Amino acid sequence: MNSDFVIASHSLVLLANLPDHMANSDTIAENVCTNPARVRKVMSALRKKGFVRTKEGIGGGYILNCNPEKTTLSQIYLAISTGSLKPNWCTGDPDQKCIISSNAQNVMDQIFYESEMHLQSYLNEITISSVLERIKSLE
Amino acid sequence: MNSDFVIASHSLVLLANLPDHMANSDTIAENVCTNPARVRKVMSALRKKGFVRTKEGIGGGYILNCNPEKTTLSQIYLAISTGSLKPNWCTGDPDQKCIISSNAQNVMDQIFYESEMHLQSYLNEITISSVLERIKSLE
DNA sequence: TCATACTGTAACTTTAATATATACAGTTAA
DNA sequence: TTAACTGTATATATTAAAGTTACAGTATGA
Repeated sequence: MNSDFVIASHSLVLLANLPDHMANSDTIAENVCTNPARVRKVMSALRKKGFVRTKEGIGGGYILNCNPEKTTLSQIYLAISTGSLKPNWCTGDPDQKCIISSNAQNVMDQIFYESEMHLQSYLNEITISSVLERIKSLE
Repeated sequence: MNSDFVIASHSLVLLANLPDHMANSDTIAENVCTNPARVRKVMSALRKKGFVRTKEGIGGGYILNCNPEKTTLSQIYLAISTGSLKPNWCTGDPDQKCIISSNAQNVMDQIFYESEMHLQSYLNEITISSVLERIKSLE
């Protein structure tokens, strides 16, 4: 699992909670505890999918561009981390005679793909707002 | 996601398919494409959970000790990779005043825990035998 | 219009995770 | 009693992830 997903979720929750729904990469980076360049990279991906819009120049930053009541972690996962469930390491060898060795990775790929679908159906029940509520309820 | 889960699954499928349900770490390592020491480490964990038993000494190796029709990938995941869905990287800072920064990781932990439960309920539908069938159907 | 404060992105460096290699004690069978 | 195994630890190598730096492009406002 890619931690970009965590950064994206955290950042959107943060924006949702701010009165003007806006913050720059320095502010987000401090809240998330990472560096501004990494935040910009993740936010840039979110912008391309329409979750935020950006304002460049002085007084600029990222502005929430989606309804936090309607936006789910599934959508964020899809935008940021599709395919990250599957490990990079591959099992077996496609060139071996043994069909288990040569086909195991293909079947594992299927299984990871289907797992990811199931994961997404769960994440689809969790909205940005509900994450914010959970955070507030921990106080 | 830990690739040990892939190695464990592949190895059990391989054993299930062998006439005597037995193989040593060299044979498994060659089929899986890794080194024998790694295979032994994974198989040792499977042994501790009763999925295989081992025979040391000459002519020894790993012997399947579970019903492949009944053994699911969920059980294997539980034995080998529990907790591996969650990334190691942590968001926010527990010591910050902002409750989003200080609580985000706790909530993400909850979400990853629940995600893992859902993942397991899906993996619980997949048996070692069904993986073997999928592999054979790819020929 | 020029200095300033932003984003976007790429290249480089550092760190951490993952995988491999090696070694050897313990076990069992011939 | 030797040979072929497992179990496990440790060291090494490789790869992925994260952090750092740098700078071009853009908007704002003095």
